[in-house]
Amino acid sequence: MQPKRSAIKIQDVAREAGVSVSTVSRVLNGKVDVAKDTQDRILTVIDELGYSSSLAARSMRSLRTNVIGLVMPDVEHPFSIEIMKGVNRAITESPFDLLVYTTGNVRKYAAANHERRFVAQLNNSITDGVIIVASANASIFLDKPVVSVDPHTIDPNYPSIYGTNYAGAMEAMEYLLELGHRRIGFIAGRPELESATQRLLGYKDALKKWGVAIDESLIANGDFSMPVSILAAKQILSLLERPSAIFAANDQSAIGVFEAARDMNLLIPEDLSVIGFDNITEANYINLTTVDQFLSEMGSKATRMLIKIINDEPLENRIHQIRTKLIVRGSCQRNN
Amino acid sequence: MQPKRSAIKIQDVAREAGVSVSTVSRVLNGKVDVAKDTQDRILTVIDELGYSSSLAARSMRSLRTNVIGLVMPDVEHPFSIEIMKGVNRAITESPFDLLVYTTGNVRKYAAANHERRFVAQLNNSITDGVIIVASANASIFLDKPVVSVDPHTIDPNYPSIYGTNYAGAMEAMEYLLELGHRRIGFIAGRPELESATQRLLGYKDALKKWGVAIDESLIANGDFSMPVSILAAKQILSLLERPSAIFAANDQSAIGVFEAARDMNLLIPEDLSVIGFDNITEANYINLTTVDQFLSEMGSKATRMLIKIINDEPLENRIHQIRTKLIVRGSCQRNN
DNA sequence: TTGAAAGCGCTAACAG
DNA sequence: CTGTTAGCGCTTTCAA
Repeated sequence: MQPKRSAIKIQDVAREAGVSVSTVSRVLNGKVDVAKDTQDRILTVIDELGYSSSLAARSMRSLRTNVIGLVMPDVEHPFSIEIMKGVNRAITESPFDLLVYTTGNVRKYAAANHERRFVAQLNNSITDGVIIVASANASIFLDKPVVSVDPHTIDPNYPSIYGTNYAGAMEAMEYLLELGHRRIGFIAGRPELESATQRLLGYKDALKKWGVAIDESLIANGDFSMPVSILAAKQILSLLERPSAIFAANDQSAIGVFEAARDMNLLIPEDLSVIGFDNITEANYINLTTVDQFLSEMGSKATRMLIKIINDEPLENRIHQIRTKLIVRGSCQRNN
Repeated sequence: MQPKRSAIKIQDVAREAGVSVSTVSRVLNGKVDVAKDTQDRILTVIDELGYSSSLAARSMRSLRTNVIGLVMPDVEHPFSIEIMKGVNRAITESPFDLLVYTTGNVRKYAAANHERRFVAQLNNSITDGVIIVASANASIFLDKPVVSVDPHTIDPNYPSIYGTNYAGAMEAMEYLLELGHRRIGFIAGRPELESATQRLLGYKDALKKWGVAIDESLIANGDFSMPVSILAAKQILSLLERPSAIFAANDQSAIGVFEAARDMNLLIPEDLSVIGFDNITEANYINLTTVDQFLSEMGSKATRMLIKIINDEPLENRIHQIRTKLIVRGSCQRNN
């Protein structure tokens, strides 16, 4: 790429309008102490030249940019997209613009540095604050506000939004138990994540509450990804005493169960009832019963929280929970 | 928000490592002319301090940022999201990061300035080039490369990706005509947009080709939005001689037809066959037959094109078409 | 191999 | 009401 640097700048506008750069800057920033006709002239020139101020320069100099950053692991999975929709909605009702930052893939850089690097990049420069989705790293300390959505570990010092993972898992399990299921498989998530351990705990506690012994062979290790979940599901479904239901720790895992069942010629829900955490809207799996996390609501809530912090308004709670809800879509059947 | 400005900067690193800022900068940018142990020391300090350079400052000074911008009218509609997914995929395979910029709503600012302002903001500062989705404004002239996806008007001087609007509409119509439909309604799009006029032309030409007289009362004005399309569909469906099929100019229009039909107690596809342009993956409308635009493919292609331009690699064509395809999902029925 | 110094485009005092 | 000026954090000559 040719190193050009010929874009129109504030100096060009100033020269053309026969004023100083500071006067142009004043007009740009809506200061009132500018003569009406000077202002008009400058505005005209700005329009003629098609001038637009450089975000980089502006944010370097001033502290407020009116831009909110959203750092996401990717922008492809329904999980991320749902959250982004919610953020977008809240942004629409605010004077802020939205800047979404991603490498396109969680694994593109070492995930460790990756996130911190991003947040720092955005926050130290062009945004007034950022929202981090599924943050691996709670120990980010910055001057500008950060709110995290569904953080991997919960740190009460750190403003965040998360779902009721434990309660949601309980609810899903109790639904299956009420339907008469007793052998219920579980596809676990990444054990280092808070959400995953809470869901596992909910699974176990529900069984305990109903006096069902926990069979460790019914708990398969997953990692919230589909490919691994397919293997996990196949493992469980190959047991001599096959479970009549499976509770999957997230949407991708649930889809994995579907795929595994298909491969093994098992019918859903006739042979196997399935519930997944997170709401799955993908066309092929529309009938799946789910524990809805209301991800988009989490996104909007996070955005509104962040805006309050930016504006120095008081916050009721630094930690906010969005209640999960079981959405029954008829992929579960009564067992005996 | 308290105006703090205390984030760690290159100076802090320099002081801590006992070197000058320029040396740190050299290490940061991977220059080779730095003594091994100096470099190690600096790297260690950078790590300890958790330093990350300011995007704003960096991009202000240097010409290459390794960031690609994506300017979108919103990030909520499936249309935008599909394109973004494609862009994301291409980004993953590249050394670039992605910055998505949106106000959250097409109508938040006057659409006219809105887009140009964004492109300028991104391009004059923090990105190496931008992709514009559904650009209203072809006359953006900048130094840094711009590629547009599905531009509203086609300008051969301007690198862009678009679909085969005319051919796609023809194909949809011929499918309906082959099924025996003769009274076919059309929900039009915004007449100022190239895509809309091409689709309308395809509709008309298909009828001509089959020797069916064009009945203007079967063509309703829409604007690619659902609410207006509902009204448009109701108008057509209230005609004394009701059409047996409707071809809708985009996904939102098609959904509008569904909603209108539901309100009027018409069954789809028994009473009415429906085809929509754009691929609709929304759960309730999954059975809709569509002309798929392969939006995500448009996104990836645009990204790859932009990267080539940034890298000064030759381009085969400045204008690239992604061929549409009719996806039959059984919401159409034979007529007589 | 390193440091000093000059800006990148802009905003915000401070003068006038 | 307007202009002058001093940086924001960084990269990049140019010297040492």
